Amino acid sequence: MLATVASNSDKQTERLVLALRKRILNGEFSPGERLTELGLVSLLQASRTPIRLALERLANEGLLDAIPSGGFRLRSFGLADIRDAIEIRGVLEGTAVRFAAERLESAEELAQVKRLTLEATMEIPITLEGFARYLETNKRFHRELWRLAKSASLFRELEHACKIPFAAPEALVFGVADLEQSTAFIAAEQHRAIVEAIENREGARAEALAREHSRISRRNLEFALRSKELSNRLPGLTLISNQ
Amino acid sequence: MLATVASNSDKQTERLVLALRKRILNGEFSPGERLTELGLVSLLQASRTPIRLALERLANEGLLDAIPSGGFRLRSFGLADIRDAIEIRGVLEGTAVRFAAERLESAEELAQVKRLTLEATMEIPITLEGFARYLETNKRFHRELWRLAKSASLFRELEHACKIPFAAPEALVFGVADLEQSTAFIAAEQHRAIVEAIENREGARAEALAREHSRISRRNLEFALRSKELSNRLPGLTLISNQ
DNA sequence: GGAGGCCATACTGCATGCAATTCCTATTAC
DNA sequence: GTAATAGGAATTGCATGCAGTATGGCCTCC
Repeated sequence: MLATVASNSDKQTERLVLALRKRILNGEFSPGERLTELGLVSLLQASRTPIRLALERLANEGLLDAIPSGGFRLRSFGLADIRDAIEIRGVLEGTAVRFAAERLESAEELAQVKRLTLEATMEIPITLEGFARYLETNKRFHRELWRLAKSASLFRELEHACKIPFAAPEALVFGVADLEQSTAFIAAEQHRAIVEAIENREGARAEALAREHSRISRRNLEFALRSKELSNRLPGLTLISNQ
Repeated sequence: MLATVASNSDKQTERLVLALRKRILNGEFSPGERLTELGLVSLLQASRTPIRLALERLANEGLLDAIPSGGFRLRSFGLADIRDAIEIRGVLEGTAVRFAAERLESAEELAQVKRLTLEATMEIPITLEGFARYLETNKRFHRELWRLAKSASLFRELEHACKIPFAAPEALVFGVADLEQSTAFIAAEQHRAIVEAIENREGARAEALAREHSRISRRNLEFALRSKELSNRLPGLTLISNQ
C-alpha cells in the first residue's frame, strides 16, 4: 500500500530525476524556460532516453509543463499557486485524520504517533542544533497520520499533492530561533490535539485541526519570502514569482 | 491554467494510452497481471519506446503499479479503494466550491454554471434517449465548478484524483430509468443548491453540499455492482474485487 | 518601418540493437 | 518431498540513428 508511484528501480533515470529536481530548485533554470533533451545530455551525462523519462516524471510532479508541440518547460509558480497547494495538502491531511478517527479500531494503533508527538516536543530546536532530527521526527509524524487513515487512495493523493515545492508538511518547518514567534510550540500543541481527537473519534475536530495546522506552513512561507537568510537556506524559493 | 498534465501532442503515445486504457477497462487483463512491453508490441502495433511511455503515464494515473524490479502490473482495486477515491473527489470538489464562494467577484461569473444547471435539469433522461447529452452536460457542469475555484493547483489535483476508475463525477451517472429512485432529480437539486451557496458566498455550505453530492456516485457504484445489466454497460466494473 | 512568408536549424517522436538483470524452471542434493 | 542452486529464457534499461515537425531568423514585399 505504501509503494510510491513509479519508483522503478532504474538507476540512471532515478538519478536524473533527483539531479534535475535539485538543479531546478537551485534556480539553475528560469521559469518558463524550455528544457531540451539534448541540452541536458551534456549537462547530466546521460542519454536522451532516460532524460526523457525523467522529464516526464517531473512533469507529473508538477515541476514541468508539457509543451503542446512537444517537450517540457519549467513551470512558473505564482505565490497563489503555492498557497493553494499548501491549503490542498491541509484539506487532504484533514481528510486523513478524519478517516483515522472514523476507522480507528483500537487505541494501540496510536502508540507510534503518540511516541512521535512526544519526541518532537522534546526535540524542538531552540538553537539550530538538532534541527535536522526535529525535521525528521516531524515528517514521520505526518506520514504516520497518513498511514492511520488506512486508505491507499488517500495516501496516493497525499503523495501527489506534496510533490509541489513547499507543499509537503516538512517543507516549511523552522526552529524557534528563526521565527519571531514560537511557532514550533503551537505546532506541537496542534499535533497533540489532533491525536487526541483521533483517539476520541472526533472526526470533524481532527479535520478542522489538521486544516488549521497547515496554515503554519502558509505563514512560514510568507515569512521565508521576506527573510533574506531563510531564502538562502531554502532552495526553490526563487522559483516563486509574486505575480 | 487548464492545461492537462503531460498532454504532449504525441500521436502514437497518446493513441497507445487510449487503447491500453480501453483494453484494461474492458477486462482484457487480470488484476495483478504483468504487462510486458514486448507483449504489447504485437498487440498494439507499436514499438517499445512509445509503449513504455504509455505505461508510465497509466501508472501515474493509478491504473498500473510499478514493479520494483522494473516493468508494470495491472493494479488491483478493492471496493474500498474506489469508495475512498470517490470520497476524495468529493472532498476536493468541496474545496473547489468553497474556493468559488470565497473568491467570487461578480455574480456574472455564475452565468455559465447556472445555464448548465438548468440545461441538465431539462435534459434528465427519463428514457435512455438523450442520455449521452445529459452525461455531457453534467460533466461540463462539474468542470465549470472546478474553473470557478480559480486555482490551478486545485484543478491539477482534481484531474489527478478523477483518473481513478469511477472516481470522476461523470463516471457513475445514471438516468432515471436505471434506478429505483429518482437520483437524477436529487442530483439536480444539489447542483442548484451548490450554485446558490456559491452565489451567497456560503463557502461552508457549498463544501458540505459538494461532499454529500459525491455520495450519489458512491450509492450508484454499489447499485451498479449489484446490477447485471449495468455491469455490462460499464467497462471496468470487473476490475473491482470485493476484497 | 512593419508584416508576412520562406528557409534552415534544432528538437522531438519513434524504432531498434545491445547489455545487464531478473525470473522461471529444472535438476540435484538432502 | 522439499529446498537450494544453477542455467537459460525473457524482460527491462539504455544508447543511438533516422525522420518528421516546429521554431526562429531573415529576407522580401507592401
